[in-house]
Amino acid sequence: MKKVTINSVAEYAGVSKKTVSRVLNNEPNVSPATREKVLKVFKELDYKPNPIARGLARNKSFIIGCLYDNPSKSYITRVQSGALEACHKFNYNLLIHPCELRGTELIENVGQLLTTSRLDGLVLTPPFSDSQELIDYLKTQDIPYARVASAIQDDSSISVRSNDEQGAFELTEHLISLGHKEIAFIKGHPDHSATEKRFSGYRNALSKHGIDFNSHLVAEGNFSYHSGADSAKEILDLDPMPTAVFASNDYMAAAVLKLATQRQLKVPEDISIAGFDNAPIARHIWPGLTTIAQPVEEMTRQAVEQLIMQISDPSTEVYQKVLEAKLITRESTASR
Amino acid sequence: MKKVTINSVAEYAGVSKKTVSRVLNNEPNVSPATREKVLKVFKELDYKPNPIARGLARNKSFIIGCLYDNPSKSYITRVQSGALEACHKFNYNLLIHPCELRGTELIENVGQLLTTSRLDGLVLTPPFSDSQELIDYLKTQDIPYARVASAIQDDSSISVRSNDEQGAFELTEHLISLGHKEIAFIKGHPDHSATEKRFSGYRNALSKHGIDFNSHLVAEGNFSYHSGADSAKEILDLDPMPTAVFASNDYMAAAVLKLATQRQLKVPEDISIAGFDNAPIARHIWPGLTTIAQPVEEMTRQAVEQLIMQISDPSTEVYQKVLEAKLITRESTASR
DNA sequence: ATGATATTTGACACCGGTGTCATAATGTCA
DNA sequence: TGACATTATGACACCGGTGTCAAATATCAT
Repeated sequence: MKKVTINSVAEYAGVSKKTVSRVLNNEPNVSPATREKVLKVFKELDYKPNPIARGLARNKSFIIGCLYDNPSKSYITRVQSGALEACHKFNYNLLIHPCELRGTELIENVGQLLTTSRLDGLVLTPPFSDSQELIDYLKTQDIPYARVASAIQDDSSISVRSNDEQGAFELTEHLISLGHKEIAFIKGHPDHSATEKRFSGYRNALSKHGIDFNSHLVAEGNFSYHSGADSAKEILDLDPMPTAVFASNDYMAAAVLKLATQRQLKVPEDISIAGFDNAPIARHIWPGLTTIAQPVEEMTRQAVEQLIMQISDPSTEVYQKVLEAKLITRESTASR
Repeated sequence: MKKVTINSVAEYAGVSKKTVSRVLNNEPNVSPATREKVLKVFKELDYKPNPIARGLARNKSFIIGCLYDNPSKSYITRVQSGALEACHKFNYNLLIHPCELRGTELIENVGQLLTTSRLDGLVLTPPFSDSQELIDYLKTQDIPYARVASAIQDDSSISVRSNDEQGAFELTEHLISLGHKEIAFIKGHPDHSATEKRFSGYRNALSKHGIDFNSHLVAEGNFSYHSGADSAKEILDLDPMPTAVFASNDYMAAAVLKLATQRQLKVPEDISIAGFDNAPIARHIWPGLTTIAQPVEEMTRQAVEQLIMQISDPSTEVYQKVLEAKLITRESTASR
């Protein structure tokens, strides 16, 4: 199986390699006859351009990098799947790069990544999309990036997020409408902007319905199941015990449900539990968790698609979008 | 910020670019003095070689592709994390490529991947690692690959798997030792070799302990939560109901647990439930699932590490390894 | 000191494409 | 038909490295 290069195509078609290159890239100024001829040779020889050579000549890699540091595996795979969809649409590929937000090595680590792989762009997922330090660095490096679920205000870069605040607001209103007044809240990781957004959605709903905010009902989690278990203990030990718990994600909510069940509490009869994210676990456990569904794939897909647009044409207008979150009610919440 | 290329380094150091290249690649036949000098210039100019240019010259991309089609997000992320560890150790990167096993487009799809990204090698995870068709194709394409958790006998390619049969055997013995005799079994997806392995571990354990195999106790799942829910219904509807259920993975086990709980059955008092894989959900639900832990990251890490070895030196001996699986007992199983 | 051998070094082509620019072919209009 | 604008094409350098091979230099035995 001999290698088919642009040279062999050119020779076979009886044109210069530059003309072949023109046809390859759909450039203008090629006569229809020539174009036809070259295209036919493409087919005949089954020619596939070498992306590495193209990359060298154009200083492009056709690879997008995806940064993440997230304990939720379902979130990660959803992000990946949205990103991949957009990449494949434009013949890009996706390189994944989990790393840690904390620690001085972050910038160094990302710098290393950029020099060793010549990415064409980066998708930042939480908590990286909220790291001002990283964003400042990327600006100096002159590499395009898109932010997913970021709360940072930056009109100069692509951003797609969902409305965490509205989601949390709706969920809280749902609990209130079921008659709950003592609603405990488990916060997420302080590095994630979603944490504050969800919290304020919760507070706003309380306030709208004239329920006093009580800081004793708030526990500090970090989105991990483990932290949810700790918070669950705090909350279920309260006297009087709240009648509902709203955890900032489903893993923590699952931890609350587990502890409640261990303690022979009936859910939702004795206590209502709600989460956020609509992770698979929300429907894999019994009772299923009432939660907020975010369009994670869609956010990432749009972000990456726009990123690629911007890479191919830097004058593209910067895209910024907020998608809606949706309340999903399951069995874990009921009127009291 | 001016670009630092091999040419600028060569000029600055007063040597030819070929000599710089030799230093870069730790080639012999460079005098210690020259090497020192060049290394100093590397530091001074903060030189980073361009991987794309290297790739073109050596016809390498320094990228490994990872193929998967697996409903378990935790399995996927574990695979990725093991693969990444090996990749980063050798300055490779990882490109992920989920696709579907079924359908005639598989070969075409993979062929497309190979031509558009010039991967240096492929890691096949289940069910691809068991696809003889794919493996035959890869052989014709002359691209190195490594199989993870594959049951196919192929001495010519790297393979790292864990002992599914032994794991299932141990788990079944555990149930038997708790006094169970009617142990239902939910099979996995027929395309995965693990499905048969786990099944035969189950049968062997029964037979060793003189328990007759009863085909009515076997349900056909496919590793998805959904299929587990269907199988759960079949099994819990049996009369008499078995005293234990062994599902081929944790998602299906979770589905059994959910249905059992919905039906007011006490687990493990009324029925014991066990899974396989030690997925996060196994410890996120109550009661926690007794299961078998497989070293997924370690398998993939070893597979990719060996793959990279083989890429850099094709004469490397083909590595084949079987790792042990480990029984994890939690609250979902008890003596009857 | 001399020739023989081993080590170090660099010139140059090459990997497979793309960008620039000059030139050839074609079209348009008076 | 000639003068000029427009479109099509190719020669050649270049992207930033690596491979080949010959030349230059160092090492060694005699």
